[in-house]
Amino acid sequence: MATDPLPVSGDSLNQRLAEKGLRFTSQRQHVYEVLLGQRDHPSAEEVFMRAKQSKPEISMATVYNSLDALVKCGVVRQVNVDRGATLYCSNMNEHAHFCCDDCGKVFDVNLKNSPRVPEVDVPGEFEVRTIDIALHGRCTGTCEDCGRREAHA
Amino acid sequence: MATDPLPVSGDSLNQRLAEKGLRFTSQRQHVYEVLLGQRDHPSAEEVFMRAKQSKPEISMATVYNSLDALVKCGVVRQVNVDRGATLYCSNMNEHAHFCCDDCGKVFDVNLKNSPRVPEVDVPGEFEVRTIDIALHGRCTGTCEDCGRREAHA
DNA sequence: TTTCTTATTTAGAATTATTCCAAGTATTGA
DNA sequence: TCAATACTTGGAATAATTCTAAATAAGAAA
Repeated sequence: MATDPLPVSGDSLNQRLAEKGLRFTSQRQHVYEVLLGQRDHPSAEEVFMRAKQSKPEISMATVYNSLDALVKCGVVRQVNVDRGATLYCSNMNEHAHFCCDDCGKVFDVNLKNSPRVPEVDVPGEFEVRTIDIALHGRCTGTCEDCGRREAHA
Repeated sequence: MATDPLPVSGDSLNQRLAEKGLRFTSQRQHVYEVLLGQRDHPSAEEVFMRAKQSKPEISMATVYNSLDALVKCGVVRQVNVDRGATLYCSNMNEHAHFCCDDCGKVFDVNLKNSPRVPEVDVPGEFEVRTIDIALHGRCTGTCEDCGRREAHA
């Protein structure tokens, strides 16, 4: 089940996409590079802005489409922590997300021991493919942004 | 950390709200009763429609406000599984959510053994308050809706 | 109980997030 | 190289959520 935790690129991305019947395009590659270039948790809007810097003609619809394709072929994860925009994460190592309810920032946190994933009592008719673990609380201390709710990082 | 898993009502809800400096109102009580009345995973829109049946004058803004208040005082959980609307869950027992990527339905699933919550390696500066576990996959078999993406249940 | 303060409610406008669309373009397989 | 079709674009459309200002109601204090 565990997929290659290392960032995939070039031919490899091509293969990943092909496996899912998706095509390799310069836009998808670019969006993926943008995500790898700054490994935080940007929203689609944020990805769009970053992507435009070096590829000004890219459109929002393509960013959404590319993100969907990257998620489908398993090189990017979708992160839904609150009512706001969905965020995207290019860290495919097994990890959880900590979301500060105060400043809204999202951080990757590691799962401790094996079994690293929680054991769940899933009725037979469910076929589990991925598990998302989101922690909520406050990032006291280090964070100087706490108090406002905006920046997603 | 574990709060009373039993549904809270009347005076008890009043207390819960008061503890957080929130007021008890007939609207909040009503929204809570709507959630308890059908223990699935409705969106705010869905809650609004159900709430209007017996309280036609309630407004959408109030539904959002009430849901926020109920979440804040810990009698309802917010469920963010995908890019769609946020869902609400009145089951406060420790459990995870299974979301079918095919039909979009959400089901409660129980965590197996103790420690029921996954152990995470959280840096000192984080103060964890809640943990959300979402499983994704397919609800093969029983579900006759699979194939379309809409109904949240 | 009456009054005061302030949170809450309301309807609707505004904003944000995401999807849809139709026409042109690029990719893949034959 | 060609055909078939997936993908990209910009913009419009829709969905989800938040904001606003005025009226109301809850809780505290007198």
